[in-house]
Amino acid sequence: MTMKYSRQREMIKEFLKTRKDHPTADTVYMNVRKTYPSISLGTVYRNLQLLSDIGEIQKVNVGDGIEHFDADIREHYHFICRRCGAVLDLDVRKMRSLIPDASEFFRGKIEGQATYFYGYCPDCLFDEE
Amino acid sequence: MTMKYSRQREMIKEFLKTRKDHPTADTVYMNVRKTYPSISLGTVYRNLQLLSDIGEIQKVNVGDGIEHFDADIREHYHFICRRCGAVLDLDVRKMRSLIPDASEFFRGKIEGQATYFYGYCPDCLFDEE
DNA sequence: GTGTTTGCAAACAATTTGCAGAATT
DNA sequence: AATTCTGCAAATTGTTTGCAAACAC
Repeated sequence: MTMKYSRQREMIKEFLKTRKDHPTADTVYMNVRKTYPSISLGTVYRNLQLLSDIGEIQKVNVGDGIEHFDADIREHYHFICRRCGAVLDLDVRKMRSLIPDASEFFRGKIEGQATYFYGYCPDCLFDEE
Repeated sequence: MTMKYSRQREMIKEFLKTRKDHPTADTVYMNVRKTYPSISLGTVYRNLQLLSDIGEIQKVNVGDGIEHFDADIREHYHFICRRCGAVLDLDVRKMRSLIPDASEFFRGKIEGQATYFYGYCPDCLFDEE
């Protein structure tokens, strides 16, 4: 499973690093295309898949049925706005792992945890009134 | 938004109650069809959507890109096996909410939380060696 | 009778795949 | 030279939708 360099893959990775809003494959495609017009959507999909397989990026399941991607692979939590659909990173300085609690009554092995929070983002909270 | 009785809807709900493994729309379709052969897949999708809109069932996002459904609408946590893909309910008697922690550094309003755990289920843990 | 729900098929949207040529090693 | 990667288009998969007939109230 050797891997060769590819400019396309590099650009996809670079682009993803500039974004904090967890874009979809299509958004990645639209943007990388601005500087590399000949790239194809299939290549974007293939590379996003590959990068997430080797752990260089993360898949984020926002719940809209579309896969989102995140270049930040550190453990962190996501917030999804019920009104505008925005996906925000949450500061987790004080966040505890639930794995010990979850493991207590479970006979398998729990290795990871993904937590999503739902509600209203600061902007939508303000607009609601 | 009045709602009329439908035998199909009733059967879908009934079937879902018999299952603890969070089936997909297609699995619901295949099974309800055994006792009601004329039901269509579209009807299954429409009713699962409707039932989840009115809160009688729950959507579960397992991460395989397919929507799963759960007749158990109590708050509980799900475990997804990395090896076999099984989706299991976790006993949450002692599980704490992370919402207070998450809210501390966040200026929006957090109302809900969904946590998924990943790892190896009891069966796969045993088979691994 | 009025309004909702159904079955069917076609439409849709997101993603994957087969293949011949281009790029990397 | 060998192998991986790409662009393209077609195929696949999961889900939604338009419509006329069937059903519930």
